[in-house]
Formats: sequence, C-alpha cells, structure tokens
Amino acid sequence: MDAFFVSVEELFNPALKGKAVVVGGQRDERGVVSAASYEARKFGVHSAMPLRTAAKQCPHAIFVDGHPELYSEYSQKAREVLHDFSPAVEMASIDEAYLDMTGTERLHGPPLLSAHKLHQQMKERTGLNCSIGIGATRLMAKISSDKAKPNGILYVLRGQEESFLAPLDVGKIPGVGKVTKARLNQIGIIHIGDLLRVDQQVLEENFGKWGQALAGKARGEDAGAWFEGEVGEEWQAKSISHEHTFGHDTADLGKLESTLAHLSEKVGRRLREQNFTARTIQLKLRYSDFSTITRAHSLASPTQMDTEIFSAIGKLFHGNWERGRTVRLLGVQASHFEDMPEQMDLLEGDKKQKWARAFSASDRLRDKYGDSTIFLAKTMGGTFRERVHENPAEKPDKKR
DNA sequence: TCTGGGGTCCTAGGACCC
DNA sequence: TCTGGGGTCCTAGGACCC
Repeated sequence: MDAFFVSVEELFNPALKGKAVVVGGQRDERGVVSAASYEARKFGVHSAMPLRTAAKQCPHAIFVDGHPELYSEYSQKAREVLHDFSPAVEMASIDEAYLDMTGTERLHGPPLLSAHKLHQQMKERTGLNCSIGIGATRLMAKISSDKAKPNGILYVLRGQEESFLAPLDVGKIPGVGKVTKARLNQIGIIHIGDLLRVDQQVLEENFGKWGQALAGKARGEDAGAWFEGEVGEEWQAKSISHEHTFGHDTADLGKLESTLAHLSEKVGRRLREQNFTARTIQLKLRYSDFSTITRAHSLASPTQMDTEIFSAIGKLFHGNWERGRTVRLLGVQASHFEDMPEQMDLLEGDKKQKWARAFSASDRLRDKYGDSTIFLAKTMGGTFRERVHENPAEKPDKKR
C-alpha cells in the first residue's frame, strides 16, 4: 500500500489530501515518524525520523496521532481483496503482501492484466492506492513494487532479473540496512551488480551466512531466511512484547514498578488470547543515555499469568537496575511458547485455577470497559494517574 | 528537547552432557 | 600433570523490517 497510514488518515479527513502529513505523534513529542505523505517526503521527512527533526525539516507539516486499530481494519479489507485473486496470500506486514498467482491465469488472465484488475479493485473497495510488483520470486516482486511506487505496476520478465537489479543501490536489497550497506560500500560494492563481480568467499568471510545469500539475491533469487517456504504458509509468533518510553525519563521506583506491572499484564493478556504459555520472560531497560540492556529468565514451568510474569520481571529489574539512574524505556517480552497450558500439579493446581479464573474475568472486563478498568494492585501502587496522563493512548476512563 | 513499538533472525560465549 | 569433540540450551546484543 502507498503511504498506508497517511492514506487511511486521509480517508477520514480529506482535508489532509495533497498536504505534507506526518503520522506518528505531535511535533513536540518524543517519538518517530510512522509514515509521511509524499508531499512531506519532498522535505526529507521519512519514517523512523524523530518527530522533532521532522518538524524542523518541514515546519508546515500537519502532525497526526496514529490509529493502529484503523490500520488493522483497513489491512484486513485489503487482504479480503487479495484473497479474491489468489488463495495463496502472505501478509508480510500490515501494508504488504505476496500473492502466488500460479494457476490463476484462466480466471484472471496474464500477469499484467490481473495486476491491473487487482489495482483497480483495491482502489474501489478500500479507497486506497497500492503498487504492484510482478516477478518470478518474492524478492523481485518486492523490489519491483518499490520501484513502481507510487500507485504503479511493474513487471520484471523472467530472465531480466540480473539486468534489472544490477544498477540499483545495494541498500535496496531487503535486509541490507545502514550498517551492512556501509560495510559493503567499504569493499567497493555500491550497486547490486557489484555483488556478482566479487569473490563469493569474500562475501562469506565478511558477512557469514548472510554473505552467501547476497550473491543469489543479486540474481533475483529468494535466498536466506526471509523468503523461504511457500507463499501463504502458516507461521506462529515466536515472541510477544510490550514496551513503553516515558514522556520524561524517571527514576521513581513506584512509577517504574507500576509500568512493569502494566506491561506484564498486557503481555499476559495476549498470551491468554492466543492460548500460549511462555517459558522465558525478558526485561528491557533503556537509560537516559540510550544505553540498553536486556535480561532474561527461563521459568521452571511456562506461564500465561500476569502475576507470574510480573514476579519474574520484578526480580530481573531489581537485580539489574542501577538504583537512582533515570530510565527512558521499559519493556517486557515473553518467548519460548508452548501450546497447551501445562499440567498443574495437585498442590498448586487449586490456587492457579483461581488465578486463571480471575484473569479471564478481568480480560472480559477489559473487553467491555477498556484497558484501564482493572489492574494488579501494583499497577496502581505507583502514580498510575500520572502515567495515564502522560500516555495519551490510555484515556482515563470514568467507569474505572 | 534527537532516537516508538512490535517483531524476526543471526552471532557468540558459557554451562552442561555424553 | 592438561585440557577433545559434538550437541543442546540459555543468555545478551545487534542488525534489520514495517
């Protein structure tokens, strides 16, 4: 989808159309740009740029808060359109998907024709523009759709992959970011075509497993972890996490603990929704100077309960926080999932079941009345009201 | 008054086991 | 005394993606 978040915002506020728009927060807030309109991009604004920097570069831009639920809803609408074109749809992210069009020719016609139909239907049914890349591999589809933006269609014929890719900047390869690009540039690799002229062994020595895949990518192949398997194969999440950056750094123990409790609850809730238990709980702690540590603990038996998550997180926090040092961000992550809640032993079983019932009841309350309806006493123990106030996403709720 | 939040994958070292 | 080789699990950090 083209400038997806911006385009969805425009659907609800047409006055934004054609203007420099930045989605992600207000101009004086801590945070980064989630999406920028093409007009704003002309001024050098791009996603991941700090909001305050964007405001300097493009003072006349309109800054709007993001609406994640809305984007999910429109992502879902887009997916429905895609499913009418192929049963093999792989949502690569909220605004990107791959379709395996093998065997759809009789129904939809040859590639370019079906792409035009898809493009048109997407606009009609979602009101949104998209761009479409057509190729023999996912890599080619992705790179050509990037080239087709905005609002275009590009078909790279079989056999033309190498010559299409050769002149492009090596950073266009998905997975080659700032660091890898700089290292590649250092050994004289500027364009994708340069990858084919350099000794395979040099690539492997310098970039490990990744290096091997790079030459294949220069030929347009789906090599390496990202593009493996059939399009549309089922996958399972491997971790669930929530984190929070404070509006202002803090060393207030009550505030820190109540935030950790709140994050633990959010993680626990999602584990229960997906019917997972997690064996490993991880704390993320970022100090004011941006130095960041992560500390993990693996439990004897996996859990999906807020209290157990919070207890593990609390120990990690107290064992690692340098007392008094101001904190910028806290995060809680769960991983190493097991599908079925494990067998409870007889002694603990009763207590655990009571907690489990309590949590499912609180989940239902939250569904009905919102996230701030109910929380562990610890969450309230700090300065919850202040915390709510500084985080506009959590609106204070009268029913509380 | 730079630097979000939710993810995946890779590397590397140490503990531990046979 | 000196110190293998293979494997797995755990933890920490970092690059990268949207």
